[in-house]
Amino acid sequence: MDTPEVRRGRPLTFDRAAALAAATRLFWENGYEGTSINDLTQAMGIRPGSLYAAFGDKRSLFNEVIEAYGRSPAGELIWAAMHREPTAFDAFRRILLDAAAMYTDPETPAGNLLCSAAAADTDVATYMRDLRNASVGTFEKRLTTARQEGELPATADPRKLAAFFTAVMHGMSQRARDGATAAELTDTAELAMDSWPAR
Amino acid sequence: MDTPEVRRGRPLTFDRAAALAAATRLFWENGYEGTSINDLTQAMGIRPGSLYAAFGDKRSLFNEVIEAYGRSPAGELIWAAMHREPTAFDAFRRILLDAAAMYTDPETPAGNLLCSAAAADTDVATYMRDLRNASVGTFEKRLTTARQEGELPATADPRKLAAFFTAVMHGMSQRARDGATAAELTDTAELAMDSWPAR
DNA sequence: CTCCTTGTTGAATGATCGCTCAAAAAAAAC
DNA sequence: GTTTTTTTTGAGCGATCATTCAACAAGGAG
Repeated sequence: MDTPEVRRGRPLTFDRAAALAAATRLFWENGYEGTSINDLTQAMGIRPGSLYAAFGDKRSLFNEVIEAYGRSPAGELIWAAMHREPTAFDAFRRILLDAAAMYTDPETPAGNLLCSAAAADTDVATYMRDLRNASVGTFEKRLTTARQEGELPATADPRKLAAFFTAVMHGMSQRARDGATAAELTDTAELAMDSWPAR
Repeated sequence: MDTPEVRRGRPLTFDRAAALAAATRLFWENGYEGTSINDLTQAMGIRPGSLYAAFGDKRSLFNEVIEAYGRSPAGELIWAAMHREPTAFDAFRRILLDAAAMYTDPETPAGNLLCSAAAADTDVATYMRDLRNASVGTFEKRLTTARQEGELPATADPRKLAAFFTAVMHGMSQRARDGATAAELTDTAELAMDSWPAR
C-alpha cells in the first residue's frame, strides 16, 4: 500500500522477494529449527548482517514466510474454493483436488508448508497449530450454512465433517511429503468425498 | 532372546527401559533435532558418558526408540487389527478407532511417533518415511485379499483405498497433535468408513 | 586379595548455533 | 563538494551442539 516513492540510503543488493522465496523453500523442506541461519544466508545469497537488517531475526523471517505463504495460491486454497464454488460439495471437492495438485507441485516442496515445517520451539509450534486449526472453523461455518440451505440433511454434523475434511487434507500433505503422486492424492480426495452425507 | 545369565563388570545405575521411555517421550514431542543430548540426559537422569555407553550415539538411540515403539501397542496397531478382526471392514474400522484412542492417550504424547517426530536429517527422514509408507503396502495386501474373497466389489481399487486410509490415519495423527479430542477423532474414523465401497 | 570387565563421572573437545557490531560502501539530500 | 541515511562486509560474540576421554567406581572371576 505505502510504497515509498524514493528510497534513501544504499539500496538492497539482492531481490528481497527472491530471497524470501529461497527462505520459504528451506523452511518448507527442513522445518524451523532444521534450517540454520547459515543455510538461509547461503540459499538467499546474502550475509548474516544483510539478513538481520532486512528481515529481523530468524523468527521474524519465519513469520514473514508464513504470511507470504498465506497470500499464495497454496495458502488461499480454502478461501478461493469457498468463494468460487456454488455448493458446499463443490467447494470441498475443489479444496481436496486443488490440494492434491498443489501438494505435489514440482515447483515447490511437497505438502503444505503449515504441516511440513515442523517446529520444536513452543511459540512457533503453537503459532502454526493455530493456523492449521483455523481451517476447522472455516469448514464448519460453510457446512452449517449448507445445512441451513438444505444442501446437507438435518442429520449431518458440520463439526464432524469439518474435522474429517481437515484430517484428510493434512493427511494428504503427509502423503505428499512421503512421495505420493498427484494421481494418488486425487484418488484419495475423491474417496473422501464419498463420505459426503447422502440426502 | 539371549539374556546373558550373569553380567560382568559394574552394573547399570539406572533403569534402561525407563530411560528409553523418557527418550521416546522427548523425541515424540520435539522431534529428532528438536531434542538435544542435554535434554535427553536431563530427562533420563544420566550423564552423557552413560548415555553413549548404553545407547551409542544420538542416532542409535533414536533407532532404538523407533524399534521399541514398533513393538508397543501403538506401533502394532495395524498388525493387531489385521490378525484379530474377521473381515477387512472390521480391521480397518478397528485400526482407525484404535488410532483415535491411542493418538489421544493422555499417558503418551499426542499423535503417532512416526508422524510427530519430524527430522530434517536426510537419513533419519527417509528412515521414518519408509516406515510410514509401509502401511500402504500392508493395507493394499489386505484389501486385495478382501476383493478376492468377495468382501469388496470387483470395482473397488485396493491401492486407492490403501492410500486413502493411510492419509486419514496420518491426518488423524496431525489432528491429535493439534489438540483434537478422542471423540473428534472417533467421529473422523467413522466418517472415513463411509467411504468403504458398497457391494 | 588381585585381575578384569564394565559403568559412571566431570571436564573438555571442535563445530555449529543465532546473532551483533564497527567499519566501509552506496545512494539521496543539501 | 559534504552530510545523512541505509546496506554490506567480515570478523567475532557467547551459547549450545553432539561427542569423547582419562580417571575413578563397582561388580564378577581367579
